[in-house]
Amino acid sequence: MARKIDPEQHEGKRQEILAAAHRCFLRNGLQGASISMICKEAGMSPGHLYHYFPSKEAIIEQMADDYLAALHGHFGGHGKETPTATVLLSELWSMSGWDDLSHCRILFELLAEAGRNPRIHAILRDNTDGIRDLLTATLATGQARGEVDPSLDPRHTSAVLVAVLDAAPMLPLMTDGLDFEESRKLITTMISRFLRPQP
Amino acid sequence: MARKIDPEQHEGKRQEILAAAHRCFLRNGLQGASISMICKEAGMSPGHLYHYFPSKEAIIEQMADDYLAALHGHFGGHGKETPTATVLLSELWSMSGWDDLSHCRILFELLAEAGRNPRIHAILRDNTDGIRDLLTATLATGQARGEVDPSLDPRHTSAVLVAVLDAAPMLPLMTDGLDFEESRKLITTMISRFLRPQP
Amino acid sequence: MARKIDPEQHEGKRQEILAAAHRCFLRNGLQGASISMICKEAGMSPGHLYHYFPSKEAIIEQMADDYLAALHGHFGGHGKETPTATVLLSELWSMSGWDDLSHCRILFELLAEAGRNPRIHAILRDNTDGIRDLLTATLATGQARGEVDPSLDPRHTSAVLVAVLDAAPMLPLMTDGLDFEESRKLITTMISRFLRPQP
Amino acid sequence: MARKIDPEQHEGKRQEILAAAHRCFLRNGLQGASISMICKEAGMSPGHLYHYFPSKEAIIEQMADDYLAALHGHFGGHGKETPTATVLLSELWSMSGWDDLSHCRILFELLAEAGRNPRIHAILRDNTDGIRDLLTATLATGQARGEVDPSLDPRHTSAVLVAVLDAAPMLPLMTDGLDFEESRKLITTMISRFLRPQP
DNA sequence: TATGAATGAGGGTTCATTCAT
DNA sequence: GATGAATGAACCCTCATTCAT
Repeated sequence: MARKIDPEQHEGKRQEILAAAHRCFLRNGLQGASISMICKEAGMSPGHLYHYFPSKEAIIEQMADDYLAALHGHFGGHGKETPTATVLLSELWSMSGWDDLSHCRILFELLAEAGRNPRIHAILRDNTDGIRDLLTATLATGQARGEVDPSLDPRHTSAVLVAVLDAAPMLPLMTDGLDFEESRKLITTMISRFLRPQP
Repeated sequence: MARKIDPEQHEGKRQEILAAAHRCFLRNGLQGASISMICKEAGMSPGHLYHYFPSKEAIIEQMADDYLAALHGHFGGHGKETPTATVLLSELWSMSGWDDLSHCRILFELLAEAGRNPRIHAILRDNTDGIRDLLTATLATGQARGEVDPSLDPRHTSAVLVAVLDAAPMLPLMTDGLDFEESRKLITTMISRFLRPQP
Repeated sequence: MARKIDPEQHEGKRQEILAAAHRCFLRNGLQGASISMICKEAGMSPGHLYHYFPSKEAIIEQMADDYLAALHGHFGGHGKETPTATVLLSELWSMSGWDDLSHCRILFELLAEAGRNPRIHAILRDNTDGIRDLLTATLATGQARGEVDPSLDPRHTSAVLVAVLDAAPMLPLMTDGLDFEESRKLITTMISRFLRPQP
Repeated sequence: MARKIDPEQHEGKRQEILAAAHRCFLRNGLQGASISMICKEAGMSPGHLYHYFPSKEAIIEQMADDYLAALHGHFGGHGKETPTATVLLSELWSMSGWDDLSHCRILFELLAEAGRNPRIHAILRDNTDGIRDLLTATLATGQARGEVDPSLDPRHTSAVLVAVLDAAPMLPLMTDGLDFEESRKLITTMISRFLRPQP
């Protein structure tokens, strides 16, 4: 009897390729990273790589999807009781991964690509929608509890909050010798003052 | 008999090339836009283009410099008396160019590139420094006038403000059917609440 | 316990592969059809396919042999008494398969390949020899009966007849909106006038 | 002042490439001949070749067009007075190029390709139409002069004649040690008996 | 028997760049 | 100043084939 495909092993290889691709994209950009580069990084021949992904585009899209899901996925684990917005936001900054911002540069690759590639645009939008839904609900709850300014539209506000959040990786790129911890506090302060009920 | 080169005409050609390159970069990305593409867009042969720029890299760098200078240059025209921070910020949003955000996508190309290209990184940093100096001074003046929260460190705060400003073009990419005018108001509100003296 | 290979089943698989290959070659040409394509068409893995054929070349050669044998094999079933040449020829056109000429395009693949591949050349020649032998004998019989022009050399004439026969599939490729039935009649007329005793 | 493109030199290079491609196609087939092979044959780098042709497909199509025009083009030079059909046909066989049939194998490549590539199909059809028009007119004239069987439909007959003509290169491929001169005479006899008025 | 993993050379094509004119 | 000829490495991807299971 012939061996059927082992889905676990297959998926494992896919993940290896995606991880290798992620590293290459980080080093050289989405277009600058070549398939042969990714193959070398993954210890794999080009022919074999195409056994797991039909095209470079597919690798980019899967990587984008996974990356954005991971980036925004830290919010999902807070359990049943939704925290107030301010608490939630303050927790954002403590999430793992933000400590090493370098890997966040891929976000800019994706933003750039999204402007001209409809599929990447859709992936970005869909992944953003997920976290916006959560933020919108959290803001509404906060408003009901009197912890968030009720005059702010939750839906619109959620978009601004995500943008501000994702803008943080800009800071080390734009400024030299940045004290990121200090900037983190400032952004937290800004959001806190933004959201809280006005006198 | 031989004509000396006319510096003005020479500079004019350079500008034409840079404008053509900008359009190509916008359409295809920094790496996706090819020299021959730029040549076609500029109505010029490759040999001739290399008369004005020594390499594609040089075109990208010059374009980056010009673009960032223009993007952040709107603040320079306010004359002698520095406006208060809040007024300044509110004016940011009325600056020409923000109406059509599409051209801002190049910013993300540059942010992505800056992460792996030290020369682009330097150009980005230097151009950001200029506006940060201005913002820092404005914030300090605002604090002296009692219009800005004196507990905010002007230098750090300027970095956050620039990041928030540059994050705005993310919004249309991340969200579908965005009401950008509404978002603009929200960001203005956020900054205003952030900066104003706390009770 | 181990099953011995079943020669019948083995041959059955080979036929399946050859049929799948034939369809692929028809769609994409001998070189344009890939092994993986043939595998998909045959519902088989590449490793398994190589269990039945040692190489793609072997598949092509076997397919060529089978195809030519089938193409020219319609003449074999006429029993003991050889028909006169004219009758034989008129029957050629009623043979099954000529109604759908599309599958005959493979003949041109083989002719093209035969020009540079000695093995295909040999297969083509050998298969043609078979039908030429039959035609030669038929022509000689016809001459003996006074139904065929005795001045025609039977051996040379048989080659021309086969060529004319195999040229028929060119017609739909070369002319638009061809009335193939009409052309069939014309060719029959041509051969009939060619062969019959001259006054 | 810059040198404008020299159309003659440009066309000359194109012809060189086409000639090199023709030789490669003859040796290895349309799909078997690679661009790098053609480049080597033409003494040219791949980048440069693509300066003259946008794709391999374009090379094939141009080659096909030129080849078929040359193959069928020998009929054009007969001047004003159309010869009778029999004379015309007899002249076909004396045309230069038929002596070396090897280059005619490309015809089979084109026939095979025409079956699955609509553009090659169109090129083949269009080129065949040209010679069919001439043959049709010649046949009609021959009928008016009483030299051609008036019961033959000139249009349909022209198609059959072209097919028979183009089938000639099959003979050396199909038969071993062929006396091509003898076959030529046989085909001429066949056509002559086919066309002449019946008693 | 039968599978899919695995290879690496080669496919067509584009690239940034240089050079003679 | 300005052109288009010319390069050859590298691009993404597919190929026929082998091998462990």
